[in-house]
Amino acid sequence: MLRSHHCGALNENHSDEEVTLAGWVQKVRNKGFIVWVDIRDRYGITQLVFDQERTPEMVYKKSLVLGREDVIQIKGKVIERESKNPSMTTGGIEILVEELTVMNAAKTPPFTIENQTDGGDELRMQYRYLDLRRTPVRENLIFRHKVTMAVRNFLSQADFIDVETPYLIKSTPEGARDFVVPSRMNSGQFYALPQSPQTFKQLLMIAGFDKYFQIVKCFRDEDLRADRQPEFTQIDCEMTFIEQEDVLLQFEAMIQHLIKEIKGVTLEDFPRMTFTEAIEKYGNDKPDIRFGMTFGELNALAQNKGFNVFDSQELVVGIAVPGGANMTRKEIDAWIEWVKRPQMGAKGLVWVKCNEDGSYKSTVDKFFSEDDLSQWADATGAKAGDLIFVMAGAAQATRTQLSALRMEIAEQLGLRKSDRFAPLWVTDFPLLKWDDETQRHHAMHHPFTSPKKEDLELLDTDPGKVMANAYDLVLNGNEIGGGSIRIHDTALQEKIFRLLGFTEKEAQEQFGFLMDAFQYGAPPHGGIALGLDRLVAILSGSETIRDFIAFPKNNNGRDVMIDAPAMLEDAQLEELCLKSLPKDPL
RNA sequence: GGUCUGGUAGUUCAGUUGGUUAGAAUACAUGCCUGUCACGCAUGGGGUCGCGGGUUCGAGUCCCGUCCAGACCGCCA
Repeated sequence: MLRSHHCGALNENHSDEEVTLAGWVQKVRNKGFIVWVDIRDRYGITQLVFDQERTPEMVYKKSLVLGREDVIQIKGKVIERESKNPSMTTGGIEILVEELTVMNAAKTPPFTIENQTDGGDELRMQYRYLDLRRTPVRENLIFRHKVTMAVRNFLSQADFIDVETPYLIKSTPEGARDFVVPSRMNSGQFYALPQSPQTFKQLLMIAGFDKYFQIVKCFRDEDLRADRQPEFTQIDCEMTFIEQEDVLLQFEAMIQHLIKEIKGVTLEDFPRMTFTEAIEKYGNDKPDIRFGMTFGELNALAQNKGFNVFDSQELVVGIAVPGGANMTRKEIDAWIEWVKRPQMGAKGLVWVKCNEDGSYKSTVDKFFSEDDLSQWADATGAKAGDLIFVMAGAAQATRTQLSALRMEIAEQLGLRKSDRFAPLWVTDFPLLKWDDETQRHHAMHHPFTSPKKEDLELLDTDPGKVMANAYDLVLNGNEIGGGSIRIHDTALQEKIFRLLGFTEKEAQEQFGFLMDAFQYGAPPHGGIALGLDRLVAILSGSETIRDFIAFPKNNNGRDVMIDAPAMLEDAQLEELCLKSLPKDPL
């Protein structure tokens, strides 16, 4: 037996017991006459004591060469400490060591294995196995484990069945770029890794599984962000004989259960908002509703008053910054510079101070009366002591810019409190969106999303106006899930493919299996997919999903620990019929 | 594809207007220390200032290029 207890287990109740512990050396404190060594494992830290008088001389001498992260095993007696440490669960005792075995000596690690490490991100990624020894990182993964267990239990209890779907599937041109895998046995042909198990879960519904779920890896070959990885995990679900309302209620219940279970917080029924309302009030289809600062449209109030900058624009829109009236000129200028950064590309900001005495001071006093400005305050919800920021321009771009400004200001004002959870459903998305680049419609959600029944006729006359049976789940300004009621009818599916610019042949080649299946008794069905990495991060109060993935990729999609991706040997390339691909220029 | 920020000791960083031998903290090593627990004290080793080029009497510092990392825009049905 290599150990009798783990390193977080012992306390005063174990006094005088003979124990065997194994773990990593966290820290050596050599006081000359006495040496303390902290031994660590996943469960905690226990203090070992080596003492010139009480410890056998050979063992005492051995303790002097211990270094950080050596793997050791000790045998000894649990004794009460002379001076206790109340901040540790094992702080009342220590182990008087009788035998010491160094199971594996360690090189000095490149950064300190402590809660507050001295290591930077890059180094910690390169030695991720060392970073994972640190308590906060380990806790993140244990937290993730708790979330997935709660999800599994909840869904299993609700009759959802966990079915695995293949990872080697077929590439399709819709949506994100696919990762592809060459097939050796079928020369010149490629599998694709799934962006989601979408078609398979629909086939499972056709097969009569009724309710399906899977916590599943998905792959997208697109550029990364703090909240985006090339491989990520979804809680993928699908249900049969349901309508949109059934899906919303089922997964609202799941999130409520989860947040109750994990965070001990009880959530009310989730508010709902249409896509249009979200865009108009928040400039964004994933609004953070933990704070106000909703948009006020000022076209009617601010145009045709002689201020050219506004008159010529499609949209004039403002938000109130709570308590912003006492911002200094310098602070305001900093915000103006912020929106003018190249990434934002705004022309500028008009501001109005709503003074405590009821007067107004603005950059556009020349053009607008106090009465005008007071109407702006009403429209944006600004109170005395607030500041109004106004932007003008093309509607879509301006909303995007003002939305970014809203989020950044809220962040700096501390309004985005990570211990508050404000979920909502966003519904009534358009089915399609026009893409200027390719000069055709794209599916807003995906091509299997059903149009709203009352809009079916618009498909032929004005497809851009058609609304979809699609919904997103938003939490604290992050999209954590999205789904739809699917098409289950061959004719409608064919029609949608045509609208998306597929020829009949292309549709048949790529999705023929699905449309065939629709002809053999496809029931009404729909579902949702939740981004697990993002959900876990947000529940934990973070927006960086890398911290919740054991072995994440960096900004360039590289795993710097194993150094992937990498070149292949010529022989491998030949076998895969990839020989003609360009080689390493060196 | 683009914008911005950064790259200096094992590590995290400071480094003024371009000017002497590039510093601090931490880690590491050695010694001291009769109860430590972020132990303390003393001493010591440790640098291709990412890489290449340029300007200059002189470059960590300025310029150009390049590589790497991070955040963001495009992209992500």
